[in-house]
Amino acid sequence: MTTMSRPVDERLPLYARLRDELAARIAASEWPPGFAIPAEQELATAYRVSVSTIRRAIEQLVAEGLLERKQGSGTYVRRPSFDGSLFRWFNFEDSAGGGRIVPESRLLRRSVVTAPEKVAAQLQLGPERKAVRVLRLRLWQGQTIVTEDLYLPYPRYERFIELSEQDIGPLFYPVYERVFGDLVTAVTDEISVGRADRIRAKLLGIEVGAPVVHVDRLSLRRDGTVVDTRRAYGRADRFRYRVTLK
Amino acid sequence: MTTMSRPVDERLPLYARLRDELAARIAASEWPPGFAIPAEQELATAYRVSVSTIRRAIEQLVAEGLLERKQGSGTYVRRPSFDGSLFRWFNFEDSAGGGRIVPESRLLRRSVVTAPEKVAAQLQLGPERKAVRVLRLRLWQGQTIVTEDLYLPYPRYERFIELSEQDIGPLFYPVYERVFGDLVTAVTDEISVGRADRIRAKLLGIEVGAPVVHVDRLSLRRDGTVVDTRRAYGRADRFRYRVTLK
DNA sequence: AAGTGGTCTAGACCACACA
DNA sequence: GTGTGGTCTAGACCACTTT
Repeated sequence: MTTMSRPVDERLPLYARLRDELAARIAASEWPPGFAIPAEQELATAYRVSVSTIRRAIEQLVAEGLLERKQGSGTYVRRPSFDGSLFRWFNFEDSAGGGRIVPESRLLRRSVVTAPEKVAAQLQLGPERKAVRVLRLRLWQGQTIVTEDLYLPYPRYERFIELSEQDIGPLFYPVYERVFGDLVTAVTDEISVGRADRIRAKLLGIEVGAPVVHVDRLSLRRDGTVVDTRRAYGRADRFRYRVTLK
Repeated sequence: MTTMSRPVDERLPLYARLRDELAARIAASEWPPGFAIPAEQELATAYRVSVSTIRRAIEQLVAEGLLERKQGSGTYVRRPSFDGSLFRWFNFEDSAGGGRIVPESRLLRRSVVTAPEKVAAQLQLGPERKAVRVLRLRLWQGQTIVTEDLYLPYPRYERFIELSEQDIGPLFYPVYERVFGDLVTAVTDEISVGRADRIRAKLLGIEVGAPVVHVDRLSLRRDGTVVDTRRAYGRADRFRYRVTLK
């Protein structure tokens, strides 16, 4: 390949066009996760640019988290790895500082429903707004820390209802990838605080009216479309978050 | 200057040593905020390295937020600018989408106290653990959104008590800089959720037991030492936070 | 016009991984 | 040993800011 093969944009600098070009080949799964992309020298020859320019494009993709460099070995497409990301918000560790373990998952209900309008818009459902709805609990040492209320597009995810709980396991993203061919590469989380209604109080083992932390999550494909949308309701006493601002 | 003038480290690559060297000169206020550092060519000559290598060091400091480049003009030490950072957590906007304005600030009490042990450790106080304690409210359109409980080291900040409320204004960091010579360049925030006690409920205009969001903040100098430590108690219904994870 | 950062090149040499 | 990425150099030319 000696020239840009995709609709590459305006008068961007060369390295930026190269960067977008490489990103497009990753997004198109021409280079799947774990794959070693061609060596710098090879890419430089193919695109008829200097190695330095290709390096710069690659460096930016590394900074964005798309690629990973291993000296002496090659440059690899990063395998995204955040299913633990609810751990980001809720503390699933015991006082006995054990390693971080995936909490137990229990599926309460799976059914085909008519989705609320907001969900239908997020999942880009047709006018019937049909979706697969999943309710599940996340437990830790016998205590329910989080309950989740999740929607997947129908009919694409119809088979999700039939899968056995063992086949699904505690993490959904690997199932999306293995069974449905959807790779989740990013999530957006929005945090807010509410109070437990009767149902949530019972599930979480707290009083009605006690504080509950809501995590509204969208799981996204590389192209930004939505794979699932969910709200997680977590015990506020398990919530903790740290950041440094500069 | 032709060689490293500060305790520069091990066998790091040249560009990394240069980067640390430049960062040290910024931290030492040799190059204060807003200052234009020497041109690339000049630095390259002074340190006897190539321009490309200096560029790489500078690029990293730009990525870290320490420097800012302006094409054709120069490279400047960034002027940190987050006093609005409680806005990160609490929504101070009205439904009428006006511009983002600094909320009103009302000082309730300023006094010299014996600090709790945790605070004393954070502020590195002497054995008497004396500190200046400040209580204030942040209001928006007449409603109290956040109350703050803040500690500053004594005797360094003794004069903070005598300043008039007008002199202080709604933002503390400019006062720290102007009056006490302390530049806050970073903060760490830790978020958790609690419930309103009688005092907080009254101040925030909510029921006893209603959810309250705690923001535990450390305000840091460039060298990582603590200028102030505070806990903000905010109305949970005003709390909202968004992130994207990749 | 002079000075600054932004882009791009061409190539040397080093450190590390892998077969 | 061969191939890969990591460091470093030297210099050309461009785009923008300042005076």
